[in-house]
Amino acid sequence: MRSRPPLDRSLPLRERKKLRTRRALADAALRLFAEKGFDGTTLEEVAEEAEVSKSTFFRFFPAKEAAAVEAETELWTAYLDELARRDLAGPVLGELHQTLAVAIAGLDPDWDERFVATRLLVARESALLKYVEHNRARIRNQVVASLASKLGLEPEDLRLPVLAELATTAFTLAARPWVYQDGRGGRQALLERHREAIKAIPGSLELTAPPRDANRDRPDRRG
Amino acid sequence: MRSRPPLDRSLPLRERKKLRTRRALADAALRLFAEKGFDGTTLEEVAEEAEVSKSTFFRFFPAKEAAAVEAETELWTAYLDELARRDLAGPVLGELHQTLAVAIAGLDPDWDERFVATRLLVARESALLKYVEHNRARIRNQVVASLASKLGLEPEDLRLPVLAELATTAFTLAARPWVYQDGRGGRQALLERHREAIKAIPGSLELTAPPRDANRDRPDRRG
DNA sequence: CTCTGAATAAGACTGAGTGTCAAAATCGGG
DNA sequence: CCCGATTTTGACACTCAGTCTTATTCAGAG
Repeated sequence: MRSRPPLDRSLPLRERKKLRTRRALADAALRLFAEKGFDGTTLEEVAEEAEVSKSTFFRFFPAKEAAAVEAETELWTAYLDELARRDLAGPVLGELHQTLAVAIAGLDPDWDERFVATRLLVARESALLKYVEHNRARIRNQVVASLASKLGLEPEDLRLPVLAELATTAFTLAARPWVYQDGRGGRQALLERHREAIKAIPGSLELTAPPRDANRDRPDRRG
Repeated sequence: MRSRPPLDRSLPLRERKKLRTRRALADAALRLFAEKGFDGTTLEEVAEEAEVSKSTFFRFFPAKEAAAVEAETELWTAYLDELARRDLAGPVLGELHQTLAVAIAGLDPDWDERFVATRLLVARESALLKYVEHNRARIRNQVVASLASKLGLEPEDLRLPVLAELATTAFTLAARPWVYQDGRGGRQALLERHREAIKAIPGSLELTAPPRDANRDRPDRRG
């Protein structure tokens, strides 16, 4: 991994210590899971690596999975925070795009690296995938509630979950190739891909299959 | 619950017994989880209710959650099967809609009731929600792969996951109110809601927030 | 009826996650 | 600087999902 950035000096000493422990646990989890696999690593090992006990681990994270996906969690938390403080004007999908872009821009400088490592791990470990999928679903529900309140719409309006879904889906799809290139181009490249993905959405709805038997059974790889 | 439909007479006796055991386990899980909660029920209790052992349970289901969501699984399996055998023509989103509609129409007559019970339980038990969310994600990936092959597109084409996502999201949203009315109107009502949800998608993209300060801080419930 | 291979039961075992309790660190007030 | 209250922590015990190993049962073939 790499050395940690200095902790915010303004925090009381106790809080700083807590943050250090939290980061030590998250780092240890990420590193050990990457080395020996999620199932091949026990919680005791993670705790020992961070020089705390198993019970301390559970005071910081609700589950084994959570420690490995801190970067994910930070992202979506920042997204919700930004959405809460934002005034919406214009097309809602565009606003959600901007909201997420602003949230990303405001993350810690070392977030890129941790996020890439997290996503690479998540792609290999289905237990972690399950966890982040569920987390994303929870975020979407909160986005729907927040939008409904801001726009004065009923929370049952089907358009809201559709938009919330599209916004997170677009980001996730945009992030995938960026991650597999180890975050090449940095955060700017990620934001650019994100923009492209959002732009591609309307065209998706128009995608049309070729007429019946231009190419019968299977188009078989190359058209 | 209710009495089971008769099992297919054509199957060898052994296979029929297996199916009976499977159903007994699924029924027991659904009933016990509804009664005493998912966490409040142990696997031993489920197994005992179905008069088999814990190890037998795991030969039919990969996890505690799986037994309670058989109806979900049947739905999405039928969806994938139908998609595999289908020739696509015209707008892809419409085709996915039709695919799912046909799949639903072909399910067992008792599916409605089991599906409603399953969804009501899933809404209350986050462990089950997690499980079905992950299952839906797996299905979507397979839909993307299937579409890419049928349409002769690269699997990296961003439009495919967007469409797959929209198709399952629309159904899930459509099913929610139907489930909360205990499946009133039967399968036809569900299909009708499904149609409406799909129709609402293009309009979602156009949803626009009112100009900046028509109603400053919060639209506060009613516009 | 017996043989065989598959299905099943029984139960030991691992590790996640929870709860309890006592020791230790931290802090406020004198 | 010290003392008592409060909070944080580690050690430990416990439950239960899920895996594995071994022994038993049973449907079906000869």
